[in-house]
Amino acid sequence: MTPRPPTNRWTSVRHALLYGVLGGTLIVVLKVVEYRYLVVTHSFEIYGALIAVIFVGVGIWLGVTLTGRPERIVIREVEVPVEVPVPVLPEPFAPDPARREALGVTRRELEILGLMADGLSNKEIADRIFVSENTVKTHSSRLFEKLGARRRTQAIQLGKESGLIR
Amino acid sequence: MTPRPPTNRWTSVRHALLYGVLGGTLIVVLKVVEYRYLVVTHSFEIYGALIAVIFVGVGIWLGVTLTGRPERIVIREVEVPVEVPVPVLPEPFAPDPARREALGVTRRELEILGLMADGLSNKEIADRIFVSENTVKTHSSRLFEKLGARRRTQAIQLGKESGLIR
DNA sequence: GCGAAAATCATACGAACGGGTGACCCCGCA
DNA sequence: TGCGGGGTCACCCGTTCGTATGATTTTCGC
Repeated sequence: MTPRPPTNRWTSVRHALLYGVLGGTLIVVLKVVEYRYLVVTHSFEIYGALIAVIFVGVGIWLGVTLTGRPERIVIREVEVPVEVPVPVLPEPFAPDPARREALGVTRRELEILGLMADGLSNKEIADRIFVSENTVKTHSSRLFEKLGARRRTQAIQLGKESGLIR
Repeated sequence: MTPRPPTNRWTSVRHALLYGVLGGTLIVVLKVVEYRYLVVTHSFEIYGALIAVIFVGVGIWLGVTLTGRPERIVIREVEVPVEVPVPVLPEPFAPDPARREALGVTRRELEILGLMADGLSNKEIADRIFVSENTVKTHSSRLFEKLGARRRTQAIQLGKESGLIR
């Protein structure tokens, strides 16, 4: 069996190593390419273009990765009934913070509930908010518990009834 | 429900132009830099690094831009003049036949979609409509195919968008 | 700074789900 | 009378989901 240290520290270190290795590999590749083909010919243009392409890729990846997703979208206009004792409900969908906390649902959990309602899988949610799938599972489990749901579809349904999501 | 702004033609064209202009500018800059400073000296390393840096930047920008804006959660309390208590019916929800057939969805499939949206499991649906679980699976499989869904949550979401269910 | 809540991640396992295939039945319609 | 659509059902198999448990790190209020 391969020794698999499961700790977070290890994870971080592993990431660092990963980056290092990637960077190193890149450099090696560039060097090799440089000497094997390019120095002799239209080196500059081709080489430059090559670097450009590669690093655009790196950049895109960096951008997407580091763009550390913040919260969710949401600019919700909380309807504050001025006075009128409105008859009943077309359900304008008022707030979340209140209802959310009333149910003991955390922001993260609510966020995940929203993404669930959009039809995303746990893996997709994980990729979207840049956490592991396990984390998503943990959040959703707790969410289900708080909502009294046994399945994600039920959680969605209950979440809507509770006004947690649109 | 991705808050994706409708990509109208003009937007696309504008983006294309923007990219073009940027690319062109970049090339010009590179050329100038190339001839003014670098060809004479440690051209390769420096030049390459320069390109790399620049294009990493471009890549990041691209990545961040194309990835959709990272939005911040802004919960605004807005005094909404609750003027008209118009009891506009919560969307009578004109049933289905038209939309349903337009998508080639059968009654049974639609029925199951509805129960799915209520958060029922396949087994529960089966018991509810007195068929076997396998049958429910068959129906839902076909339904997913027609809706282009890969998961039941997605089917629900798509079904709502299509006006198949409430 | 300290402690609680929240967030993160891992592993393992059983249950639920989804895809694929094949089969049978019923019914309307050419 | 044959054909096709819709409904029903069964297996198999791989994937996803949900739960349980335990741990570490972040965040935040006091």
